[in-house]
Formats: sequence, C-alpha cells, structure tokens
Amino acid sequence: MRRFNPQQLEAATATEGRILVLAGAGSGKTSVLVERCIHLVETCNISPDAILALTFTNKAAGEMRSRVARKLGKEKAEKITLSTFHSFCYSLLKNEIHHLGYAASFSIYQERELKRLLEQIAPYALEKTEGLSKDALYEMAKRPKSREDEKLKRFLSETMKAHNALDFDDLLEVTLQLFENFPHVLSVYQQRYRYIMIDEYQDTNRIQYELAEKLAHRHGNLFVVGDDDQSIYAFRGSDIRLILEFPHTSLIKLEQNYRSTPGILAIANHVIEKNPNRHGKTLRTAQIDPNLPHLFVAPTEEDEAKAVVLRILKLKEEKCLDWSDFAILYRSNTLARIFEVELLNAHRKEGDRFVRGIPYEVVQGTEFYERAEVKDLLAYLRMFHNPCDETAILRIINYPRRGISPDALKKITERQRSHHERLLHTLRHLPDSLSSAAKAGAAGFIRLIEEGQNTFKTRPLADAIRWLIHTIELQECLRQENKDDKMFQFKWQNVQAFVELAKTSGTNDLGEFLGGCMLDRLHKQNAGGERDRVQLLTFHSAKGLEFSACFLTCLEDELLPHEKSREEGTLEEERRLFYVAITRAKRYLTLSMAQKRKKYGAMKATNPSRFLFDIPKHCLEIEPFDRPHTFL
DNA sequence: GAGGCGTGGATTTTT
DNA sequence: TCCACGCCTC
Ligand SMILES: Nc1ncnc2c1ncn2[C@@H]1O[C@H](COP(=O)(O)OP(=O)(O)OP(=O)(O)O)[C@@H](O)[C@H]1O
Repeated sequence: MRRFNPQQLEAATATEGRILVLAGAGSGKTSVLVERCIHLVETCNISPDAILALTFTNKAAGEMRSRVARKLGKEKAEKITLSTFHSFCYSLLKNEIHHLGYAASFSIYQERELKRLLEQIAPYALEKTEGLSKDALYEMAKRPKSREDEKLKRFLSETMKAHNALDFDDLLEVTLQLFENFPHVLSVYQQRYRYIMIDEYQDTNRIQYELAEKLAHRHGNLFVVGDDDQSIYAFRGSDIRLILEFPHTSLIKLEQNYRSTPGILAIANHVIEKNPNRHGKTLRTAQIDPNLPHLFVAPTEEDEAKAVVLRILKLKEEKCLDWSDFAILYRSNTLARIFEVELLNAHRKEGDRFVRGIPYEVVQGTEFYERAEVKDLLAYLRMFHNPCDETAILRIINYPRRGISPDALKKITERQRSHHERLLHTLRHLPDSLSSAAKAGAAGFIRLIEEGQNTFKTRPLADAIRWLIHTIELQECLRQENKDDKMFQFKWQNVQAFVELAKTSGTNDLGEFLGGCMLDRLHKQNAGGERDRVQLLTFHSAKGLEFSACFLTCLEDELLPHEKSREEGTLEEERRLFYVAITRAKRYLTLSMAQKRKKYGAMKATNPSRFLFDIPKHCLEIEPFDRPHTFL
C-alpha cells in the first residue's frame, strides 16, 4: 500500500458503504482489492472470516489469495472466503441444499450432458420435437419464450432434481432460491459477511448481482471494481449496466496505469477508442520506454508458431526472463495445438547442452477432462457418490461391456419411465423380457455399485480408484480396444494421471474431489511440479492476468472478430476482447497472424483482423517475415 | 450383443 | 482432419 496513489489509498481504506471503483486496465484495481483485505484484517481488526471476496476465475482467486497470504500469513488468508461465485455457491449449497430437497452429494452436469438429457426428455415434455436440435432445446429451457418452453424447462428441472444434479447456472439460481425461500439461512450469511467485494464486476450477471445484493443487505458494505471496456462475457449473461448503474455512496476512478509501457498503452487506446458508447476513461502512464509493440505476418500457421517460439527463446536469453513471463494468447482453444507442437519440438540450449522442448502450460486446458477414459472414471465416481446421477450411470452402464445392449437398455429405461422409478431401482427389478446376458450384466453392475460405494467410503481415495480400475479390468479393456500400442499407452497414462490427481488433490473425500474436478478442473500441474512454464491461454481466460511478454496470435478476420460474432452483432465485445488481450502485456508485446490457416484440414487464405487497421502504423514496429532458420 | 467400417458434420468465448 | 453415430455383418 506504501506505493499507492491517493485514489488507490482512498479505495483500499474506505471500508464502509457501497463503493464503486471504475478504472481502466492495469490501473491497480485488483491490487486495491488485495490491500483492502489486508487493511481490514490488519488495521481494522476485522476477522478474516467476515470477508467475502469474489473473483471471476479460480486462477484469479488463487492469485489473490497468495498475494494476501504474503502479507497476512497463510493461516489468516485461508480464513477469507475468496473464490468465484460458482465455487462460493457450490460450497454453500453443500451445507444448505437439503432445505430445498436435494442431497449434499449433488452432481454437477456439464452443458453437454444437459443437452443430451434434454434430447432424452424432450419427447415426453413436448407435443412435438421434430426439427428441434439439442441447441434449440437448450435455448428453450434456458430462456423460455413460450408455454411449451416453460413446460420443457419445468420437466428438465424436475428431472434434474430426481438426478440430484445441478448445472453451472443452477449453482447460482438454486442459491438464490434458497435465499428467497429460507430467510433464516440467508440471514446467517448476511450476518457473517460484513465486507463483500467483487472483482471484474463488469462481467457479473443478473443473478450474481442479486446474490451480492442479498448478502450485502444487512451490513451494506459492498465494494465492486471493474472496467466497462473489459466486459467480454455478455454471451454468458453478463450485463454491463450492472456496473454502470451500480448505486454507490462513493465512486473512485483510477487513471494511472502501472502495468504497461507507453507503446503498449497507445495501441490499446487506439483500439478501444473505436467503440461507440464508451464512458471515456483516461489512462496515463509515467513509464518511459521508447519500444513499440511488434507486428509480423507469417505465411502459414506453422510459420507463425515457429516464429513465436524463436522469439521467446531470443527474448528470454536477452532479457533474462523466466518461462512463466511469457504468454501466448489466442481467440479459441483449438489454436493452442499448433503452438504446443512447436514448443514441444523446439531445441534450446540449457547450459552447454541442447535440450528438446520448452516447458509450457495450457491454462484452463480441459483436454484431460475431455478424454473418454477420464470421463468414464469420473462417471463411476459420480455414480458411487450420487447414485441418482443417471447421466453418469448411463455413460458407463455398459462400459466395459457387460452385456447390456442398447436394446436391453431401451427396455430398462422404458420400464423405468412407465413405473416412475429410479434407474437403479429398475436395475434391481428387471423387466422379464430382457435377455439372460443383460440380466446377468445388470446384476453384476448393481453388485459393483454396492461394492464401490463401500470401497470409496472405507479406503483412501487413490486406493479406491485403483480398486475400481482393477475391478472393471480397465487396462485389459483399453488394450483390447486399442490395437495401436501407442494409443493404448497414451490412454493408460491418462488413467494413471487421474489416480495421481486424486493422490495429490489433498483430499480423501470423494465429494470434495469431484467438486474440484468439475468446478476447478483440477490439474496435476496445479498440485505441484514445475511452475516455470510458458503460459498458453485464450484472450478470455487472460482477463485479470499480466505477463512481461505477450504474443497475441492468429489475429485474422473470422478469428478476431470471430466469424460467429458477426451474426450475433457483438463486434464491440470482440473489440473489447482485443483491448483486454493487449493490456495484459507489461513490457513486450508482439502481434501476429498467418496468411494461411488450416480449416477442417484444408489450408485456407486469411485476411488480417479488421482491428489491426485501427492501429496507426507509427505505433507499431512492423517486422518483415524472415523464414526462421531453424537449427533442427 | 459386439465390433468394424463409412459418412457427414464440427469449432467461439467459461463457470 | 477428426470424431460421433448409424448401419452392417459376424
Ligand atoms: N501504486 C502502484 N504503484 C506501482 N505499481 C502498481 C501500483 N498499483 C498497482 N501496481 C501494479 O500494476 C499492475 C496492475 O495492477 P492490477 O493487476 O491490480 O490492475 P487491474 O486494474 O486489476 O488490471 P486489470 O483491469 O487489467 O485486471 C500490477 O503489476 C501491480 O502490481
């Protein structure tokens, strides 16, 4: 706090009332939040468990906690409730959801799973379903516009309740319902959280707003910080008006940027200026640095990736940076692939040896959890924990094969539906028409569930998972399925990585572990291992972070602005996204694009992002493209 | 009931 | 390019 300017100081020490900090990128908003936590505890003697600080991503929450811990010590820092809205609601519901008739062991359904479920129930919920895609059904249930839509929505929520399951939106919605219907529950939390603060407030949605208002109602101390120019989650329901119209007792603006060089700030301003309807914020910097951001145009996507990697090697050497000072940013997750390949193949000097590969981390990478073998294991765990989770059950009811064919399954679910039973009940009382193979399979499956539940209750988590893998003969099953040994090895490694994840997750509680997997996308790198890695992430997930050197890649029309944004009419949001990305860089910023990129396997010519034309030429150092002479 | 093969559709962004 | 799903045969 010593280095804070007067406005920051004011914000960090104004503890009472409703305070809005509205300020541009890199002006120290998050720093203020951190110092405010410290000030409350150290100077005002507020108990850390009276503080609720909500962030947008788990990564941001983690980062904030470690910054607070540096000053307050780990013990006090851990007592602060510091998480995303979703994690906060999840933990709260674990304790309180019984009021609403769910069990604490509730599952969390992914969007995909919800869509699939909608397809299954639609014929029973609607008059006619032909011509309705699963996306259309999803839209109907989420934002009902007619009686029919309402019917589908109700049917879905009844089904979800029967499955004892929530989706991501439900975590917030159900918490709000709880607060509305059980005032005595709300009052406990209102009482407890005397100071509430929210980061990235420009990206909160209506429900988050209502939750915050309800929680802050008693003490009235609500502190929100944000930047309307960085609102990039409208597609998820965030509403910029919530910050612009936030009723406040005090408004504080921060105008000094401490993060970036003047050259970086200049292009950020040129880009965002082109948006109409802005609430003109000024950003100054006191830094002196004559360097300009760079721009290069590569012939192909592969050339672009190679060039980025070479630049990283060169810059690291020249400026003595760590790997983790570098970030490669891109619009969509799939683009990470190309850079991963080049990072893996890069040769570099370490001391006087040549080594292959640059350490990197794909931030928020969900690839691991997308793997079928991992999803299967998770489904087993979910089923043991919450036997009503029929999405999980249906996924693995015949995997590995146990004789329950699609035909048999149809008979089972038909009976289930006509008798209004739980799936497990039907599996215990099978229809006679089933083949004997299916009957035997179902009986074995029921035994497995019972044994599994017992095992997971009594044994340490990793042991129990090993038991599961052994019992279902997963290794043999994978070997048989994958004639290609390499593929088998790869999948088996993922299975083992999952066991490792459980071992290092720091919990033996199945529910807690599952929560971590679903909400946090726990990663083995999170749990330890080498931290110093080049960071690969989307423009979206870079929000709130900063890096010494940033590479903004794939800056092509159709990618940025994304072609889909054209139909949606969200060009302004795409421009804000570019602004967010630019302002992540502290010292070195390189923009790049490729003239040809593969689309569905075929090379296709590209055009430069239209946003590049918003930057005056004199603000950039435009590099001719030298085909990188690799020493491979 | 299992497994192999061929076709057509897919990719935005996240908790 | 890849994967999911449907159709076919054993
Ligand atoms: N008063 C200050 N003096 C020097 N450096 C500061 C000061 N305040 C903040 N900083 C530094 O400026 C950088 C940006 O701060 P911070 O991340 O808090 O900004 P922010 O407003 O939250 O940014 P964004 O909106 O982009 O998330 C950080 O590296 C921080 O340490």
